[in-house]
Amino acid sequence: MDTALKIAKKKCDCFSCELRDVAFANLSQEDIDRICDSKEEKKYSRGEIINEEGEPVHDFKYLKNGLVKLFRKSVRGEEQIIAIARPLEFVSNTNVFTEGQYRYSLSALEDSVACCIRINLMRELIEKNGKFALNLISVLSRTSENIITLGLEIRSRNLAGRIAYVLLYFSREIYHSGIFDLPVSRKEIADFISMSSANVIRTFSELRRDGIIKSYGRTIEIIDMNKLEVISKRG
Amino acid sequence: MDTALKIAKKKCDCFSCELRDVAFANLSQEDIDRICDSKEEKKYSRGEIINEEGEPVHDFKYLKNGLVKLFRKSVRGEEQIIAIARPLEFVSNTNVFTEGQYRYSLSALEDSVACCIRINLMRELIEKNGKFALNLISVLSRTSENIITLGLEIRSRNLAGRIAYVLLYFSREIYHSGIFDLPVSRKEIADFISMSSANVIRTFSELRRDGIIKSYGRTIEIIDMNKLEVISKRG
DNA sequence: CGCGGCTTTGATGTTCATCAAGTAAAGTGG
DNA sequence: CCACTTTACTTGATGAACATCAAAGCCGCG
Repeated sequence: MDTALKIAKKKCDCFSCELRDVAFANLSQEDIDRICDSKEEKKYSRGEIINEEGEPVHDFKYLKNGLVKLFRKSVRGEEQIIAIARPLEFVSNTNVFTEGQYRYSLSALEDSVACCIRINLMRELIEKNGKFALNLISVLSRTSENIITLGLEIRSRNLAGRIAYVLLYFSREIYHSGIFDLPVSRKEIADFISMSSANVIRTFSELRRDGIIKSYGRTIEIIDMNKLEVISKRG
Repeated sequence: MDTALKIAKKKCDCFSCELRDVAFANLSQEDIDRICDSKEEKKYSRGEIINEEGEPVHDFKYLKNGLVKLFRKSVRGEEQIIAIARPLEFVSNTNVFTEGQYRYSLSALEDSVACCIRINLMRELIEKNGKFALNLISVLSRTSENIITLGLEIRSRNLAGRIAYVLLYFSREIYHSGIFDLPVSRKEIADFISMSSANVIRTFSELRRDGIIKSYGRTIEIIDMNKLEVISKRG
């Protein structure tokens, strides 16, 4: 695959960027301009790796468009998916300010656009502007806390409960609809919930048989939201 | 149990406090004095609750002495242990700057002392002092990342692997010794690794039978560190 | 059109939770 | 200090949940 990045550096639109309210509030016009000048908007195609575990950190990334997965290799060498996130929700591994290299890998599940700001500029802005720093702490810790909670929710459920939980998660958090196309393969769901892909598929089949969902390939339609919730809570 | 807090407000020793290097570097003498004046050092006895899930956040806590556990109630109402931490490692839930209330509960596994600083003072210092903010971001995110990784490590192992992993964790991270007293009951280990307490006990018995550990009650001695590592990695 | 990867289902065996029953340890009130 | 109660620990037996293996169909892609 061609890993060359397609860099689009448009005439600056940071001033009206929707991300401003989220992570870049409280900046002066001058600072916004500096970000504008140095930022890069990078495009990634479906399947492309954005950052790799162990790679040195050069920039702070914020997802503008698309969908990404955060993952790593487990002790046994299997891929372990940590989180799946949509724009305005994902920021770089929270360790970008702490450690020199990425702890996890990141790749694009759909064609995606990330806004990349040099890490040193971010540091500089944090040091200079306390309100910005305080806001950033909020954003970073909300992201971390969500990942922690997600892991706990998965761990506390059995197979069926985990499947129900992720279906509800996709439906509510990602697609805001009862019918959607899964952005991931069955195998990836398995890597996400730490179960075998055969049993993930089996559970889908059972949910289909019981009339709780319909599914054709990656398209999922939730028929009985209540039952799915019961399974998620019981499991 | 008497939940009244014993508050010890000594003559100020913040200037020479060991925590300064960790989370409170880069503060002016004036700011250190302000922290000194307003901070409270609270003592908690073994078993005492420090913060409860849902409680409003009033202060930022940093563990000075002792050992604490972070936990919550799972969907099914069971206690789920998120992390066990020793001094210089634990800071308040990272969400203290984001949300108004605690997401998780915190209690003392051993008699402990926490340094408590009003959350508003922390905010003020962050806003005022960028270097302080940057350093705090490092500390907070390192804590979060460690908790995330811990969860992933547990999730990727089977029963025996999880047990081996936590024994190595206690031995290396907490006690720095091959022989130590577990700070938690078998049941709590079960809540930590999301397994049943009966099987936790059974696995301990097997490790004992195979000559990999010795155990008398809560005292654990690791006899064969290498085998324990193999089990941890294979599982 | 043929190859390889993803999906599906069944069969089999392993791992783990649950239940039960008993022992040790630790707190509690007289 | 002892009898009593409760809580933690331990072990075995059983069945449920889940992984693994295998075989076949499907789909996309070169």
